[in-house]
Amino acid sequence: MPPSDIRKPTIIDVASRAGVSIKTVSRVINNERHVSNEMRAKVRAAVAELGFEVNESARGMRSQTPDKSYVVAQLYGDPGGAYTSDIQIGLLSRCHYFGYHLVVEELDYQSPDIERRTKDLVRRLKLDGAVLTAPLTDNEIVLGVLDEAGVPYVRIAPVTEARHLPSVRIDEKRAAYQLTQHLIAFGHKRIGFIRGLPGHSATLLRWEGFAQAMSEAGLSIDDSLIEEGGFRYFSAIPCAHNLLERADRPTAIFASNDEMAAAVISVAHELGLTLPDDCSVVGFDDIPTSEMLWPSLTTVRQPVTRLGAAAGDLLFTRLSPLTSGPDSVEWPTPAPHVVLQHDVVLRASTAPLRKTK
Amino acid sequence: MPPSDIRKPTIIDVASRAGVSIKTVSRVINNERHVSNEMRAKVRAAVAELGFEVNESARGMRSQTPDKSYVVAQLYGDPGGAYTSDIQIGLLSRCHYFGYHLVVEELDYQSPDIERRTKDLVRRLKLDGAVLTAPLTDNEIVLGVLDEAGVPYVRIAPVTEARHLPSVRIDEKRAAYQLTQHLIAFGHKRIGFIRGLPGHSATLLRWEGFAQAMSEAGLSIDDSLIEEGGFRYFSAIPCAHNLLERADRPTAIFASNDEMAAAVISVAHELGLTLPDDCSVVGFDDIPTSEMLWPSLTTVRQPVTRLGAAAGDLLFTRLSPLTSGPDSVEWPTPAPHVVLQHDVVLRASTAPLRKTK
DNA sequence: CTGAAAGCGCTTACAG
DNA sequence: CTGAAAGCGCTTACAG
Repeated sequence: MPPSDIRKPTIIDVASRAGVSIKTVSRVINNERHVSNEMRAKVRAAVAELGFEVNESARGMRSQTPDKSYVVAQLYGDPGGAYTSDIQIGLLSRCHYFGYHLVVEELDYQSPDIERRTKDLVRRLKLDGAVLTAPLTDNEIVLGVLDEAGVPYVRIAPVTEARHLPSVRIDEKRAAYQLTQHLIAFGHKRIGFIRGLPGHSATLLRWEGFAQAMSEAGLSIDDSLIEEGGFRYFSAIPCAHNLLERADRPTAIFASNDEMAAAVISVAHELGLTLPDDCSVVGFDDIPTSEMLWPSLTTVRQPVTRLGAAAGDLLFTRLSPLTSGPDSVEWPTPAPHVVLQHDVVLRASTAPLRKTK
Repeated sequence: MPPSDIRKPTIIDVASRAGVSIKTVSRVINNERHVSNEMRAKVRAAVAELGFEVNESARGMRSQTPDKSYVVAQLYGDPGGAYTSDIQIGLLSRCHYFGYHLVVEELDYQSPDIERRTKDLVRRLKLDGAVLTAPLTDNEIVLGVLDEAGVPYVRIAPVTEARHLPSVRIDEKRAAYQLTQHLIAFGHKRIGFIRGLPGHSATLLRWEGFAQAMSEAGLSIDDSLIEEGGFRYFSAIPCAHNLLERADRPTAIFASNDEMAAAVISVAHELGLTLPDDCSVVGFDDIPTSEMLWPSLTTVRQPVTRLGAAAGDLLFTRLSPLTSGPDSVEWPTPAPHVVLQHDVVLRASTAPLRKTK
C-alpha cells in the first residue's frame, strides 16, 4: 500500500508494494545482475507508481565507491575575457554531450585563500574533474589540492609540460612563423614588429616565430622597427605613430595581437594613409573585431573553442566507465599532449609590396 | 586514543578523544548554543588533532533542513556570446563575494529534453538558486521545474514581467531615445535607421526609442531610409550600401547595434567617404570593437556585467540567512524589479551637421 | 537468484 | 549545559 503521509517513499515502501525484499529493490535501482526479469519488472512498476527517488545521502553514506557527481570545473586565473569565454563554450559543448555539468571559478592566483577556495570547490561539489587555463595551469597550490583529492584535470596551454599530465595547446611560434612567411612572400623586407606584454609566453613565442622566419629568409631585423606594446588597443597607439610617421616607414607591420593591429589601422587612417597599399598589417588571435575592421585584418585564428572541447574530450574519455577501467585512476604515461591546428586567415589588410615605391 | 586504522575519524572518535558525548561534538561542529567554553575547546582540539571532517552524507540523511549547497546556476538559451559572458562575469563577482559557486548551463529551449536536463541540474547539484537570461526567462518548462523544486531565481530582462518574480533590466527604449536626441541636437534631420532581427525585443525597443525622439522633435521619418538588418556585421553591409550610395544620402545613420554600425563605417571607407563629416554613425551595445574602429563609435553602453551582478545581489541577499528569516521562502510581493542605468558613450563617429552642405 | 540482519555517521527528540 | 538512545535510508557482507 502507498504510504499515506507526505514523506518521500523509501526502498522499504517500494519493497512492500512490489512484494519483494529491500535488497532486491536495491539491486534493481543499481542495475545489478542476478535479478530475475519478473522481479525487476515488479520493482520498476512500484518505483514508477510511488515516484520513488534514491536518497543520495543515504546511498553516499554506505557506498564504498562514492557516486560520481557529474560536475567538472573550469578554473582560470585571469579576469574572464574572450579567451576564457571561448574555452568555456567548447568545454560546455562536451559537457552537454557527455552529460556533465560545468562549474566555473575564477581563482586569484595571488590570493592567499586560493587553497581554501579550491578545497571548498572540491569538497562541496565533489568534482569529477577539472580543466585549467594559464596561469593556473602551473599553480602548485591548485594542482596540489586537485592531486591530493584525486581529481583528474587537463591543462590548456600550460607554461611547462609534464610527462604525466595531459595538456592541450596550439603551436603559437609556428603560427607566427607562417604569418611572417606570408608577409615575406608578398615581397616585404622592412617589417615592423609590436611586441606584447613582457613575461607572457605569447609575447615570446610570437616574437620567436617572427624572428625565425625573418632569419630563414635571410632578412635582417631592424631594431628600430621593434616597438614594445602591451596587448591592449591603446598601448599600441604610440607604437603605431612611431612606426608610421617615419620617413623610412616599414612596408608591413606585425602586431602581436589583433587589438594592437587595430590600433595600427586606426592610426594609419588618422595619418591619411591608404591600407593595405601604404602598409600591410597583420595581427594575431582573430578576435571578432578583426573581421569588422577596414580593411579586414589578416591574422592567425587560434581554435580556442576547440581547445576547450579537446580538453573536455580528454577529461570525459578518462572519466567515462566505458572507455577506462574502474581502476584507471591515473592518466597513461606519457599523458596525452594534444596540439591543435591553427589557421592563418588571409584578409584585406595585407597586399604585395608595391613595386613603384 | 586515535583510531589505528585508515578510516576517517567520526564524531565517535572525536567524542572519545575529547572525553565527551557525541552529542556534544555534534553541538560544537554545528555551532549550536548551550555548550560551555571548556567543552567547546576540548572538542575543537580533538577535531584538529584527528583531522576530523563532517561526513556530509550522514548529516544530509538526518538533517531536516537540508544543508545549503552554495551552488547557483546561470541558465541561458542562446549560444554563449559576449552578452552571456558579461552577465557571467558580473554574476561570478557576486558569487565570489557571497561564497557561492556558479554552474553554467546552456539549455536549448526548443529541445524536448530541456525538462530532464533542468531537473537533473536541480537534483544533482541541489541548486540554491538560479539566474536566467532571455529567452529562458519566459520558458514555462524551466520556470516550472525551478518553482516545483523551490529554487529561487532572478530573471534578467524577461520579455514579460511578473509581479511575484524579481527581475533586472535596462531601459533600452529610453537609451535609443537619448541616442537619437544626440543626433538631433547635432542638427541631423535626415537620419537613416538599420533595424535588427525581427521578433527580438531589442529590435522593437530600439526602434520605438528612435521613432519617439524623431516624432517629439517634429521630424518625419523617411521610410526609404529604413533598412532591415539582422544584427550581424555582414547583414548590414547591403543596408549600408543602400543608404550611403543614395544621391540624397542621410546625414546620420542609427544602426540597431554596434556590429551593424561597424558595417556602415567599413562601407563608408570603401566608398571613399570621410567620417563623421560625410555621415554620423551611431550603434548600440558598446562591444569591445567599437572603441577600436576608426572613427571610434558613438553608442549606448548597456551595463551587462552589472546586470549580472545586480541579479546576483538580489539572489544572494534573499539566500543569506542574515538578511532573510529562515521562513522567507518567497520573494516579497511585489518582487524587486531593478532597472539599471545605461550610458550614452559619445565618441568620434558623430559630428554636427555640416552647414556647407 | 533472493532475503534478513547489521550498521554506515550523523541528528533528532527526549531526559536530566 | 550535557548525554544516552533511536533511527534516518540505504549498502554491505553473509546465508540460503
